[in-house]
This record gives sequence, C-alpha cells and structure tokens, in this order.
Amino acid sequence: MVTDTKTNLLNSAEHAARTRGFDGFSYADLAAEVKITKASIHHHFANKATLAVALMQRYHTDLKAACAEIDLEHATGAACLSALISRYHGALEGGQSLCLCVSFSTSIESLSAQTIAEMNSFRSMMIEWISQKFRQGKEDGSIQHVLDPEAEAAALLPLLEGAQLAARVAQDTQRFEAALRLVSQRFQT
Amino acid sequence: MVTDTKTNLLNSAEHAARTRGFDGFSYADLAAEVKITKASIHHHFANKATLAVALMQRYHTDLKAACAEIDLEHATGAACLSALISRYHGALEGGQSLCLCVSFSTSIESLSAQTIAEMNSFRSMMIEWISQKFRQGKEDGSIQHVLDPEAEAAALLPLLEGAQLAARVAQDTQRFEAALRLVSQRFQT
DNA sequence: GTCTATACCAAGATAGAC
DNA sequence: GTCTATCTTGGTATAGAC
Repeated sequence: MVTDTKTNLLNSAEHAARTRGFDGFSYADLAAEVKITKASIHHHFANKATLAVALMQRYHTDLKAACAEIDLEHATGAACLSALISRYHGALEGGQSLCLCVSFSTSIESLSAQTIAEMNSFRSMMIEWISQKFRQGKEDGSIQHVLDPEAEAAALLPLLEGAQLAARVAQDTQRFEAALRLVSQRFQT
Repeated sequence: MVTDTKTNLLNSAEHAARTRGFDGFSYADLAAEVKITKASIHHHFANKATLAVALMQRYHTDLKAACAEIDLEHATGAACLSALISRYHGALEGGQSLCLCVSFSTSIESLSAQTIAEMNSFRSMMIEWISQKFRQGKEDGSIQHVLDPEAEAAALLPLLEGAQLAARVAQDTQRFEAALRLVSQRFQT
C-alpha cells in the first residue's frame, strides 16, 4: 500500500514527538526521514503549530476508534480495561516512546491554544470511556470494589500516563506493569 | 538573606525546566532572570548537561529532606503520605508547573547518561520511602486494605506524576485532587 | 566572576523557479 | 508538490579583556 506524503509526515512527526517531545524534534528531522526538503513540509503543514493540531486530532480519532474496537471484542468491563492497559503498554515500544498526550504535556507553553484544546478534548473522551467501563465492570461483577466509577477513571488515566513516564525513565517496561498491578488485580478473568 | 549567583541560576533553571521542560528553556532565559550575561552562566555551569545534573542532584536532596521532615512531623503512615501528596499538589503552582523529574522525562533523549542516572536514583529513593509509609500505615491501621506495600508504592509515585500532567493540561488543580481521591479515601484521619 | 564580542549551527519560515 | 536559495532568529559555546 502506498502512503501519501502528508500521512508519512504525520507518522514521522508522531514518532518523533513521542520519543523526543514537541520541542525535541524539528522539520529537518522529518525531512530526513520522509526524504523531502524542509521547505516542502511547509506545503503540507504551514507551521509547527498546525502540525501539532493535526497530530492531536488524528491521535484522538485513533484512540476513539481503538476504544470502539475494544468494546466490540471484549465482553466485560474488566476485559475492556485490560485491553486499554495493554494498548498503553504497547505504546511504550520497550521504553522508548510515550503516548502523544503525555509527550506534549511538558511542552504546553510551546503549544497553541487550539492544540491544548484538542488535548483536553482527547482526555475528556478517554475519561468518559473509562468511567463507562468501570460502571460496566461494577454491574457485571468483573471488577472488584468499585464504589465510584468517575473517581476510578479520574485516577486510571493519570496512572497510565505516569506509569509510562516511570517505564521511560527506567528504560524498563516492568515499571509500567508494576504500577498497574494493583488495579489489574481487581479484574476478574 | 543574600543568595549567591550559582543558587540564583539553579532556582531560575529549576522553575524554567518545570514550566517549559528541559528543551524549552535556554541560557538566555536564565541570563535575563538572574541579570547576568549568557557567557557568565558558563562560568558556573560549563554546559547545559552539567546544569541538568546539578538540578537533579539538588532536587533529590531537597525531596529527601522533605520526606525526612514529614517523618518527624507526622505520626501515622497515612498522615505522612497525605503530606507528600500535599507537597506534589503544591508543586503544581496552580497548574503552571510540574515536578522536575516529570518535566525531564519527556526530554530523555536530550539528557546525559548521568542525568538519567540521577533521575533513577531519585525515583528509587521516593519509591522506598513510600513503600515504608505503606508498611507503617498497614501496621498502625491508618491506611485501609494494604496488602502489598511495594505494589502500592510502585503505583502511587506514577499516579502523583500523572496527576500533575492531568492538572497541567487542564490548567486545573482539581484534576490532581480527583486523581488522588481514591487513594486518599483509604487514609484514616 | 563578569563582561563584550563573536563563532558556529540549527531552528522555523518564505520567495520564487520548475 | 517539490525544489534551491535565502532570511531571521535564537541556540550553545568560546576567547579574551577587565
């Protein structure tokens, strides 16, 4: 399958941002990887702010689709949340990479208001989906001790993100697993 | 009290790193704030890598001292952990700032091996202290449902860090509080 | 210990040809 | 849609005077 240049640029930029942060990659990096010149990138993304917005929008769409797919493939609340945890685990790529929203978070001052709005929109979507899964798990009995699904969701998303940071610093994905162990143990398989 | 230039530089750099990330501040920023020239900074810190190491070492020392002070001022495991959570909450500065280790984590590729080693050393120290507090809270009955103090600590530090990211993106410290609510509810006051 | 001056490079971005 | 060429700014870092 042939991928168009714009998609190649988004792929390259997402990988760069997730491994080096928003302030840690440049048009020159993308140009080298996609094999066009810096000037040509500006044809697709007029400036870095535009690129950042496009990255977050695509990321939001991708994750929403991933959650919808998890819904279809798993029967219980616990199974769905386990699948989400697996996805965040996989996104580590062995400790080299972070989820896009985490990698953008420390560079907030370099980002446009629109990008920050997209980040918040993404987080709201995720929190809502996770809340619903805790409600489901409470009802179907697949998650133990669920008192407040909203409080659970407000904790789980930050825990996933923080666990990624822990694994990244230690260059060891077991840190991620260790951070998630407590909540995973409440899932009935 | 008069502060020497080197300390002023460290203070300025720490604030800059915590609000804009390691790749998001420059010697020019510090020079403007401390009111010396860029060239003079190199007298105190030969290069940015040296500065990063000094920042992490001081941060480690500061947090270790803060934990020791918490130990002295609070009787129970729950009270000590509540005090630590308060410190991380306060470090947000209303949603503008992160803890230094979090702000460095996304820029790992720009950091020297020595700086990364200092970050891991800091995290080990914190995990150990938190583990001990969960053990204490289990024994003195101040924390409910503690089965595995090590697993609790492996989760709490990432949760604190992830909760800071959540508050930073939303520009709302209530996200931090919401993320910590579940664990805080297990503390007997 | 701080300064001026400067070297060197990389960044984001633009103009205009093809 | 991609190129060459160029602009402007700002980054880290150094030399050498005071």
